[in-house]
Order: sequence, then C-alpha cells, then structure tokens
Amino acid sequence: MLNMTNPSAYASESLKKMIEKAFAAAMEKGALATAEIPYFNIEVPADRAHGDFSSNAAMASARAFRNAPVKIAAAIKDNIDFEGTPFCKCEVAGPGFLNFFLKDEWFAATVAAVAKGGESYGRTDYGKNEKVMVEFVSANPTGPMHLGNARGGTLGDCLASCLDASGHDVTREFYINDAGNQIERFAISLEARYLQIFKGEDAVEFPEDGYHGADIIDHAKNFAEKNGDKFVEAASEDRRKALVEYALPLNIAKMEKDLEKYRIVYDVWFPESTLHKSGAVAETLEMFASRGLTYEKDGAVWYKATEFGGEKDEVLVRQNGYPTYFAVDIAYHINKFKTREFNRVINIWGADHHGHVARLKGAMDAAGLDGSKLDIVLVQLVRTLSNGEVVRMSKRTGKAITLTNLIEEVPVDAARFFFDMREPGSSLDFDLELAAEESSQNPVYYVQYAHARICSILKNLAAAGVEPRECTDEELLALSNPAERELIFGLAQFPQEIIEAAKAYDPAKITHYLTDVATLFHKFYNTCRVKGEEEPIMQARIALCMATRQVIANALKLIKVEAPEVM
RNA sequence: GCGCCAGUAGCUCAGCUGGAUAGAGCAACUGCCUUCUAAGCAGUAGGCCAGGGGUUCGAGUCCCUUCUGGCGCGCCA
Repeated sequence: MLNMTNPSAYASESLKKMIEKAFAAAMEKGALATAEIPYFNIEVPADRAHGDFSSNAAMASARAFRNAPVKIAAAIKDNIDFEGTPFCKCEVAGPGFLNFFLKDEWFAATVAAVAKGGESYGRTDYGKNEKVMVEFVSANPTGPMHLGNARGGTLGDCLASCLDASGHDVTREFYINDAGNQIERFAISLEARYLQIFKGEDAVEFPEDGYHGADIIDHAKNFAEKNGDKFVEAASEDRRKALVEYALPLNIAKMEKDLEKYRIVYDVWFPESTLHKSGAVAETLEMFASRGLTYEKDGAVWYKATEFGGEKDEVLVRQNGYPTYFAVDIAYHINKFKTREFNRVINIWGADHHGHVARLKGAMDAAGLDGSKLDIVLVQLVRTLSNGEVVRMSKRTGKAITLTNLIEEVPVDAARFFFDMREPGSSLDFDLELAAEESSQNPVYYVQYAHARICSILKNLAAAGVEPRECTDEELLALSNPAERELIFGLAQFPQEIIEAAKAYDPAKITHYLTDVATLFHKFYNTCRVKGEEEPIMQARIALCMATRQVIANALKLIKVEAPEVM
C-alpha cells in the first residue's frame, strides 16, 4: 500500500511527472516536434464524470508544438506509462482536455492513510518550519473590544492554526498599545470622571476628545471606592498616573479573558511601552538619521518615505518631541525581524489601516530589512446593525456592540464559524439580534451533525457487539460505490486544503472544506448502510466512517470549534 | 481629486489565480423516516457574473473605461 500524508498532492504530483514523461516519450518517437514543455495545470474537474484529475497540458502547449490541442492530447495519451503511478486511465475530451482516473488502490490507501495519521492527519511539513509571526487583534486597551476585533481574532487565530498545521513555526502575538496618545486620552477621561464623582458632573467639564464609554465611569467609580478622595487634591500628573495604572491592567486582563472565552490564546502579549523603555525607538530614530533618511522641518523630524515608495514623507518625531505611532511601529517591526528573527511577519489589520501598509513595508526596506517579508492581511470592517439600523462603532462615543455582547448572545461555535466563512476582504454586516436568533441555522451545525451522526453509528454498532477492526487492503478496495469514492476523494483533499489556506492567508477555505465533507458524508449516509451489511463491507464502511470522523474532528479543531458526539 | 477593497440567484457567499453546461447554503415549491440521528437526502424554480470595450483557441477570472458602495489620503492610532 502507498504511504501518503497528503494523498491529493501525491496524486497530482505523480500525474505531473507522468505527463512530462509522456511528452518526452512522444517527442522521442517523433509524435511531437521537439520543444520545451510549457507550464500546464493539474486540476480537479468540476464535473467528476470528467475524471478525478484533469490537465490542460495539450491546450497549453498548442503554440509550442505548432499543433492542434486534440492531436497533442492524443500523442500524450498514446505515450503514457501508468506503471508506478496511482492512475489507471486517461481520456481525451472536449477541446483537448486530458482526463485521468485514479486506481482503486489510491482510494483504499487514502482511507488507510487517514487512520494511520489519526489526529495528525492533515499536518504536513510544507512550511519547512519557517519562523512566522501572526499579530492580530491588538485592540487598544483603552476600551472594550468590538465585533471587528472578533472577526480579526477569528481569522488571525485560524490563519495561525493553518500555518502551524502546514509545518510553520508560528507565534501568535498581541501588541498592547500601552503608550502614546490614546493612553493620554484614556488618562484625561478617567481623571474627569473621577473628579466628577467628588465635585459634581457640572463642575468638571468632560474633554471633547475623551472616551465617553460607560466603562470609563465604572473604572473611576471603582477607583474612588478604593482610594476615596485621596487623589482629588493631588497633582494632575500623579492622579492620571494612578488612574491609568489602576485601570489599564484591568482592561488588558479583561481582553485576555474575553479572547480566551473566544478560544484565542496568545503566545506573546507585547507591550508597546517596552520599546520605549528598552531604547528601541530611540535606536530606530538614530539609525534612520545615520542612514541619511531623515530631515528636520517645522520643528519635526521627517522620514524620506517617498524614496521608498511612499506617497509623501512622514513625521517620525513630532514638534513636541514625542515619536509618532509610525516611528514606534517601525521600531516594533524591526524588533520582530531583527531582534526576534522572524522570517515572515503577518499582521491582521482593519481595512481602515490600509494607508499604513505601503509605508511600513517601505520603512522595512529603508531599515535594511526586506519589506516583502511583511504581509498585511486587511480585514474589512464589520458594520454592526441593530434591528436593521446601523450602529456606529466608536470608542469615543462609547457606543458599540462589544465582543462581550457577542459571546453572551451567540454561541462561540456559531460565531467563530460565521466569521470564518467569509474571506477577509469581503465586507460584512452583522446584526446581533438576527445572529442570535438565526444562530441555530448556522452551517456549523450541519458539519457538527455529520460528526455526531458518525459517532451514533459507531455507538449502535458497539451496542450490537460489532467492534471496528483493521481492514485488509482487499476489504478497503471494496469501497467502490460512487458515494464512497466521492467521500474518500474529499478526505484526501484535507492536507492540501490546509496548505492552500496557509498560502492564500485565507482560513475561510477550511470552513468551506468542512461543509463539503459534511455534504459528502450525508450523501454517503443516505446511499450506503453500515450496520447490517455483510461483515467485510461493513468493516470497510466502518473504516470510512472513522476516517471521516477523524477528518471532521481535525478540521474543527483547527478552527477551534467543538466536535460533539451527540446533538 | 488621488489610492485601496468590493459588486456573481430574492438574501448570504463559493468559484481551485485563464478551462468543459457559473455552484452551495438560507428563503419558496415537490417528494423521501416501522432499518445506523429528517439539524438529513433527492428534485423543481431562480443568472445580461454591475455596464461597455479589449487581449486569445477559451474571460466571472487578465487589461482599459464608466457606474455604485465601503474605507483611507493627520505632527491620530
């Protein structure tokens, strides 16, 4: 039997070699003119009557061989040697497609491969252990997280899982913006609310650009209960410091807890403040200056971004002497690449940050690093609706549907699956009431149902005294019903599907794949019986059921959704 | 004004980076449970792939252009 960790890739790779050999053989015999073989595709045809795999090799090489595609296809077909490949048949169809059919052995071997792989079926070493960071969510710790964070969180987390499963060395990171302007605003907001408690709301004006949310008021109240009016007469600087030192850790802890409830656990929580304390920001500024990349204008330090693809130059140090967010971000990313030696860095950002993409990549080039190793996945913003009305998300006004609300109203399985079904680039409307109401028709249950059904079949068999056993090759070869074949073919795609998701930075492929496998299983279930069949075929079908359960469980685990045994 | 992202069935979305007759799920309609879970299956209906040009054997996919929607273009982050 064949040994396969990635049955689908194994088949398409040997097909590619087989076609190349056929080209060579045809040229040698003079059936084709001697020419270089052009690039051609291997794909799975939409209509499976067209075979298990097909190739456009003949059509793609029409020009190179100065011949009609159908004639080239015939020449290839005549010179194909199936020996040592998982294929048994080739047909020429349509305008010159080459359609290929897999041997029975390949299907049997796939079922065996899933069983052998067990929990690790799906994992490959594709990424060669490349050190990759995925930084995602990184919400401001000045207020609660919103639905955009939930979406970015799901996508970032699942992307990290796909990278991990495809053989990358992955680190999940949350960047804590615990310094800079928004912390200042956080401080003055807390201060105003605190003073309002003791002096009355009218006596203390709330700052125009402060955070108006109820969470700020709660923090101030709790702080006042703990410390009384001790800080009313204190110097403003001390008061603000005390308030921030009280409230910020609480906010960070709350984010960590909420994300954990949402099944997101980070390897690293990286505070911005460490970049200031360690001198990394200062070093970055010096380095840019020493490379002649900066100049002074209007009392500020500017970076010549236009020399690195930017539309305009950018301020690094403000007139007031403080570094800009951009300067700190450059220092942060130098830290990722240089200090911590990540080979590739992936950031999940809200689409509203897209203006920042090119200049940060350019800055990496300017710093002597490789900006092309920095990839930004832009997640379109989530527009929140409430009963059909648009709710503006704004930390400033304090009105937002929070991640906490989401977790309370919609089961985590449904929420994660929902956000994971859509590609990052698609814009999204989210109505919390509607989502809560309709969560029962979320496709996640369709997938989970398939898993539960399999568990139920196995349980009934066990009750009847039938225990699964290892099948012989011959028994597995008997899985020849079209519904069985389709299902096995689907199971074979899993490892490659993970690789594709990792390559395209698109974990939505996994939810689509899961839905496909669930469909294939439900069809199989309605076509073939397990219990009550004759022993050999029953055991082969048990093996297929167990393989399917394994794949569904592995894929659900990848996106951190439960695989229930009973529904 | 310039830039980025999007526009595919009534709704929500796929479409494997240029392949064969454009597919799912909801919603609608018709069938299928005295045998392993009907949260399922089978079927019907639903389309100018936003519009118009172009590239080639072949375009939902690539190029140009127009329209529509979202988001950017701060010494904010």
